[in-house]
Amino acid sequence: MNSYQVIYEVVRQIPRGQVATYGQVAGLAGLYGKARLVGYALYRVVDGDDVPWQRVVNAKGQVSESPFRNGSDDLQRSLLEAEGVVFSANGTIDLRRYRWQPDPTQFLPDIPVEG
DNA sequence: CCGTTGACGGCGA
DNA sequence: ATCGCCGCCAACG
Repeated sequence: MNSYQVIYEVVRQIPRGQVATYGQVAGLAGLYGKARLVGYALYRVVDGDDVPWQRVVNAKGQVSESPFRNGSDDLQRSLLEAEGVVFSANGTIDLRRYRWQPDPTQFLPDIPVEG
């Protein structure tokens, strides 16, 4: 079980019409502070994979734009709007309203063991 | 093997 | 508030 698999498992839990941030997913996957790894994992998702990658946005509540995405950033916004997620005029999602709040009994924190 | 590269995030100026 | 810097680490040449 590599890191990507764990990341994909978490993303699969995000319900339709809700979003999570990269940092949030990292934390839930036991990868606190490694938000960038989540971005890289989602970059490698190809269509056909059963991963709702569009439901992950950055900490500002915006779709992360990049020329390397080759248009998938625009697609991401469209998919979210189709799920009922509303963007403000400046392209921001109100995280207070749409952020996913996972069942705490399903995501118990990893307790580091003293070496 | 090793340097570079990002779908990130937090902090300081 | 906004911008830049830097730590993060797997993938790629």
